[in-house]
Amino acid sequence: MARKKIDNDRMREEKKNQILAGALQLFATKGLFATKIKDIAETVGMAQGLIYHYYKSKDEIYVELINNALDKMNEAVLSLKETPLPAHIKISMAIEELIKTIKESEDFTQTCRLIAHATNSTAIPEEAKRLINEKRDIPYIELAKIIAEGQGEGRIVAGEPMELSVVFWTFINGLATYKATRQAETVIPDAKLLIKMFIN
Amino acid sequence: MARKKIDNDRMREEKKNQILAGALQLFATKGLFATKIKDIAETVGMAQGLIYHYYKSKDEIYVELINNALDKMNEAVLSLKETPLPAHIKISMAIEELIKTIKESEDFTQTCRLIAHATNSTAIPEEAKRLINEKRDIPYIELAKIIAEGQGEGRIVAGEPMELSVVFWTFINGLATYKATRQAETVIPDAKLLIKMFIN
DNA sequence: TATTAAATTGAATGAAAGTTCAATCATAAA
DNA sequence: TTTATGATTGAACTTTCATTCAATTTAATA
Repeated sequence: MARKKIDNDRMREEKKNQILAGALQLFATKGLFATKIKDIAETVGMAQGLIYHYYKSKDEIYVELINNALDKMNEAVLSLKETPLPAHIKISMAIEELIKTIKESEDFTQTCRLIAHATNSTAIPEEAKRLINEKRDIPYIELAKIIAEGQGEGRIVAGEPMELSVVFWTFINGLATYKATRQAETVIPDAKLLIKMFIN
Repeated sequence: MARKKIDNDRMREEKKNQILAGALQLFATKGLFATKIKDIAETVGMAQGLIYHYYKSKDEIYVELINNALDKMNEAVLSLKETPLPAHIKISMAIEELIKTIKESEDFTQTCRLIAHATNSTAIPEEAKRLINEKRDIPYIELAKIIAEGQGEGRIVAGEPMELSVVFWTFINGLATYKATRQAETVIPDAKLLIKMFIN
């Protein structure tokens, strides 16, 4: 044998991650169709053909990234759900956390941007569509539950929980896109402003 | 001469509008790069070559659509500005109007979607980038002025006017995208819910 | 050192896709 | 009816791009 199988697998994983990282940048900023395999190869510094040693196709890379992105988004909500705190505190914390992340984390806004591209276009791989349909409503549904709970405790403003959840997430989504697509001079609303809109 | 120049020009305009209408559908749903000239030709029922009798390139069609879309968005805000009403009424009216339009107007959500695609991608024609940079901040700025006015009258919630304006528009944007990319069973928040968030 | 499997390269392939073009058609004016 | 001009077509041309592949390099082990 040429090399220990275990080491080999790890190195292969690392290379795949390099490709994913480069591809994420490009897919997030340019979209699936404007991103060429050549771009990805250049970004990660390997020959064009080598990409195909690690992935079957451009679509396969894309689908893996979409899946990771959706999971990352949902993990955050589901962990919020588990936190043992009153519902209205969960919401305030989430707002503060999200605003801060949008301000500071390049990675988060990239991820949002990738998802925005994907949900916005009907011309994506079937598998990506499937994943999106399966996973993108989870944050809406989970947050609506928390909102209903907080309303029961009289600490969250009145209104249909699902409607409030839609307000919340469409705003967060919109803000992440707003931030991602502008230069430094972006105005990001203060978290307190938003907390006042949702909490009694 | 073969034909009256005036009639001719009008017919030419009509044909160009047909192309624009078909292209808008496609660019809005699939994006610039996934939309092929062949698709546009099929959608509007003409031969591929004929498109080039009316437009120099795919990019030219795209840029014209982006320009129209941005102008349409801005006209709405600027006309709101002119309306002789107290600021807080303007805001409530705008919210009601926008929510209703998002619910009912396919055309409006398509336009939002086109702009979303364009602002989200760096891989668009230079001229489109220029137009976006020039025009996309107008709604934010104009609304911030109205908000400041309403705060002076004590009828709009406290907060930096520009921050509130960003909350407003990123939400509207997010909601339009949310609506555009889902089937019929969409939850659209009640306008009253939002009015309560902005108005004292 | 020799061997072998995987990594890597860069050119070749083939399929789109944007654009051009020569030829034909339609129609309003003369 | 003839004619001239614009509309229309569909094939040809060209470029770009995803993918494949034959050949080379690398490096761990025997």
